[in-house]
Amino acid sequence: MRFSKSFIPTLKETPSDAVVTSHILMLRSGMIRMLSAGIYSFLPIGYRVIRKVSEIIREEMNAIGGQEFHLPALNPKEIWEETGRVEAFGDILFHIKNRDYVLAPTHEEIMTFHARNVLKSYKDFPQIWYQIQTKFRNEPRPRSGVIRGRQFLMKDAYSFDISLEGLDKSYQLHDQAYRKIFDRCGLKYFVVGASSGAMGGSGSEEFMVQSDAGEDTVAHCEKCGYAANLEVAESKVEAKGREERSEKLEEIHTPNIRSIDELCEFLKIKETQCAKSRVYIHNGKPVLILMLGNEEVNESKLEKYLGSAVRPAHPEELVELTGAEAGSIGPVGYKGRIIADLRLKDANNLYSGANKTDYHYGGIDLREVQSLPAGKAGIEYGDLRQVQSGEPCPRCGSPLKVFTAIELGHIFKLGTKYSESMGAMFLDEKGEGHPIIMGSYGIGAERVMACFIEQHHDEKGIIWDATLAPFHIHLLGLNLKNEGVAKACEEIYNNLINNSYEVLFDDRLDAQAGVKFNDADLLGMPLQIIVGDKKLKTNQVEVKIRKTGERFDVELASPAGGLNKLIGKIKEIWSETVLK
RNA sequence: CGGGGCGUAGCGUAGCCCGGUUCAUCGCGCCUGCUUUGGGAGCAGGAGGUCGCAGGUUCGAAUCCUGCCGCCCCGACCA
Repeated sequence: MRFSKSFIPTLKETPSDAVVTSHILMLRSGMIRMLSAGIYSFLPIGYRVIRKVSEIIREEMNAIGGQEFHLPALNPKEIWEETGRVEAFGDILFHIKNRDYVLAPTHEEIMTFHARNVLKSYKDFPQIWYQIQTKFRNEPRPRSGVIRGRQFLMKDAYSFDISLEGLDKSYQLHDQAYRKIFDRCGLKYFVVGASSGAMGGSGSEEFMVQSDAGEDTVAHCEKCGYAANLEVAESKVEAKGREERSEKLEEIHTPNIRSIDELCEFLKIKETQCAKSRVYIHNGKPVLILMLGNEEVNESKLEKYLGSAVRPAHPEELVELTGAEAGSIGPVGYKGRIIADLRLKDANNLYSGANKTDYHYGGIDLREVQSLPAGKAGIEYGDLRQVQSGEPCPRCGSPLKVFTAIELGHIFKLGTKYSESMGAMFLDEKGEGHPIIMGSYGIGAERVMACFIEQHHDEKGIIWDATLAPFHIHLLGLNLKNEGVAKACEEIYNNLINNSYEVLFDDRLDAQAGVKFNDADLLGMPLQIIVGDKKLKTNQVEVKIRKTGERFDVELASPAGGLNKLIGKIKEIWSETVLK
């Protein structure tokens, strides 16, 4: 493709609305433009990448027996009412104003609709159906460019089986296909096991990549691959344990001391000698939570431990319940349920609030503390803490890393949630009816693209691999008013195309060399071929590898073989460096 | 939906606090001509703005007030 005839509106400056790297680079390289919040147009260069991502997904889906559909985005609302998801999605679901249609945010209902009309016999199974299409979600807050949009391209696949074993197999096939897809795309990803939440069903895995633009916080072990959402992540961090000698309980006057930090400073003690108190309200009743030192309560873990939602107590409630203000609350003398983090198990010689404003106790022994739930004495213990970077992995003991990540793909076993509510039944060998057992598998195509850029760029711009690059080779004619340069470029351009390379030829007459170099680095094709009259005088052109910055001078033409030598050399560089 | 910020030419911005020969600054980009041509070039000339929209205050509003719209960030939310 010739640059001079292409729409590639590159930007020298960063648009002020863009914050995350991938968004900035996609805008600057002329791949996307925003139409409205969370709604983006893909321009020619950007769309080429999207098509390459889609094609990789398509190949791997077909390889596991997937069959591609093309489904309507416009859906009758009544189908969504069959599964109760009009209500479940709530405001996220786009509604059409002048007819009872919704814009599909995903396609379980539609696929199930088709399945129930056709898949009647056990002989019809298994099936894997997928599509790569635009989804619509009325995101309250779109952000990070294409990463969280109101409309986005997603590959969604659905498996239909007649047994749980069959579902396991379909699920495994997708798991393998997903690994191949993300590997082929050149992404560094990891897999998080997760509960499938609102989708219902049992097993599920999320495919994620580390990114500052991410919306989930996870703990990950590079060594063994352990990965978990921070809400449920665990670590092998040590408990405080008991000290041999138990100090006597003593009340200490601590004027205006409100935080653990202040307490440590005031008493010249270490954080790990303190137990921090937090009061939550659960089912209308207060629960005192004790954490070691300054550790935060992981509310998700607490809710899981208690079985339902909690909220922090209000300041007025604290005074009412404990007689003290926040900062002076503690387990000794507290009348109610007490749950302590496992790191505090059986600990003694602790400092904590005295339930009297401006007073703390020292020498607290948790074995001696009375907790007063109906019929229980002593303190309950549970894992209630938030894992932190550097703590030992619960599986292998290597240091964990905690960071934010973007979800690229999600696979899960749906079971019969949709088939049952929509009446998608099959007949088994005995003629008995059963609901179809389903799985659901998604990949965000634009996210793949954005994540690749997040992972592969430098200060100059994008650094594509051969697989996703909009073009393989960027041919730069430095001064095309020079006839020799123009002629050489045309020849090289045609030869490369004839050798099946996708080439972007910067044939702009009016652009300075510097402009072309910078655009080439910004756009990031793996290989640049630079033709200028200086090197042409010695019958040479320059080949530059974008990733490494390496440059090679290559002989342009030989009397006998024409451009064969150049093309040969390019093929060599391509296979030896670019493809690695 | 809460909190914060912003909206001036295609992009990035100055002016706003303290209304008035600055009804609009500067850089980039764009157009014309000449020069230049290996890392965003030089000179000369030029085009382009309802200052987000509506209303109000005022002799006078980009500037002050009200409402609305849009966008960004933090939070809530997130199959």
